[in-house]
Amino acid sequence: MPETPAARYWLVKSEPDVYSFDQLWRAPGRKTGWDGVRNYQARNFMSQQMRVGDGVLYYHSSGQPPGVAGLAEVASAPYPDPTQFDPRDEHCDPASTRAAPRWFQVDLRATRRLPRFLPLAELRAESRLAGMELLRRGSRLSVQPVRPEHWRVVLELAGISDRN
DNA sequence: GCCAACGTTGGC
DNA sequence: GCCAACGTTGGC
Repeated sequence: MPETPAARYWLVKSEPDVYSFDQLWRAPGRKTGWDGVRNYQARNFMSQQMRVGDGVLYYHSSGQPPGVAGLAEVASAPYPDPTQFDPRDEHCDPASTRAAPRWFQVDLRATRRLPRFLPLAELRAESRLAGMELLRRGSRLSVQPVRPEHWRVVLELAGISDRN
């Protein structure tokens, strides 16, 4: 039987006031570099595990209400986050060098709007999503893997089929 | 605005 | 290597 790469799904958080799903949707090519991530676990997911074409839930944190706002996909291989070298950027990291960059990012491309915004409260109320990283108490990871069965349930709740 | 939970820093 | 202090995240 031919071996196909496992489907991979992710969730990324963004504060809508800082960079909303609609902003990504309107960006050139509906694409942006996911820069500014300064957490090692989140970085490792981007630099070691993400593959082009992986599905991404675009989550609005600190929103009113917080929730899943749209779908995206991984649109590039990992590459060094340029903001770590920019002294005028709040994410500048003086300890990082171009020879050995500390922080990496990928590009994300918006792939579809949801028929409706999916509030966090609805995710919490869905028993099939128990165990989802996002719903864990105190979960702060801004880039996190999503299990395929959770991905399917989220899309179902949002009112769309499994196909992008 | 509050505050619990978390990750990082730095003194020892 | 421990762990207290600190800064940040993010729901409410």
